[in-house]
Amino acid sequence: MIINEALPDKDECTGSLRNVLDALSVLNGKWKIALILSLVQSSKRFNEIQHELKGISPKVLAKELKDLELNDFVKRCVYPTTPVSIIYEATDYSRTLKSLIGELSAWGEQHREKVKQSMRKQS
Amino acid sequence: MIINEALPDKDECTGSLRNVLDALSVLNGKWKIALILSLVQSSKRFNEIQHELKGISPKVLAKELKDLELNDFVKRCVYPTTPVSIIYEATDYSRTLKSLIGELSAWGEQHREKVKQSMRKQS
DNA sequence: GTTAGTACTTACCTAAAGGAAAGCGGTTAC
DNA sequence: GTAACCGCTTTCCTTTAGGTAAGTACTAAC
Repeated sequence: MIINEALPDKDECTGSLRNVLDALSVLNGKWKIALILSLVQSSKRFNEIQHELKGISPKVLAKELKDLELNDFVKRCVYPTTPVSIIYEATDYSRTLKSLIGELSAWGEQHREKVKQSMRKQS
Repeated sequence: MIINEALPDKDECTGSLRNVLDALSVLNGKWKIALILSLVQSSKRFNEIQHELKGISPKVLAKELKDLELNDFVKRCVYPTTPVSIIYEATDYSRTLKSLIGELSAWGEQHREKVKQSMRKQS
């Protein structure tokens, strides 16, 4: 009983591995999380995003937005002004990532600290 | 005050983005998490890992193991038997990923459920 | 009519990840 | 000696992500 407290068993792991890989494949890439964070803060137009995420090309931005739209993280809203305004909005579903992104950030921060420590020791 | 409850502010996000990207870069790749999960369950030799992770080539396995060793997730232990036994072990540090992997797994699972649901609606 | 802005698309290129197959240096069994 | 096993390394190849630059279709202002 106590043995399994720290170590999940094999089936649990292989099942969980699939889930983890699914999650990572959705968040993968250089821009996805930056895009989600940007749109969660405020809805934006194509050019505004391009301006905020310095370095992203229109081709890549268009692809990432389509991808995020397919996964229901982002909604593409067309407003019938003249000319039409196209506004990208984060969905409520994208906010389900909140605790996951929180964990990633916390772990990433402590890991960088740890790397810094071991650099110091080596020098 | 209440406004910031759901939405982190901009600086918080750009700072956190770096952490998230750091964490993801460490976990990235087709095999890293599978490898960590495998070694957390039990220490193994090169050939045993190759057998368990069906499809991984020796070249990629060697590279991933070196990578994980550098990041202190895995320890390469050489036992002076004849011939020497080389055993790869998960470190305690690799267990700090536990809650992160748990979150990734939970989110990935519910996401796949959600995708299944929307497939049903479309058909 | 030309210029500028918006929201893209297209074509081309590069770098990195990863797969396939073979080889290599050592040991051990026959 | 030769065959097999272990722990890799090397070479070559394909796929994919992403960058650059240019172009397109529409609108609107001057």
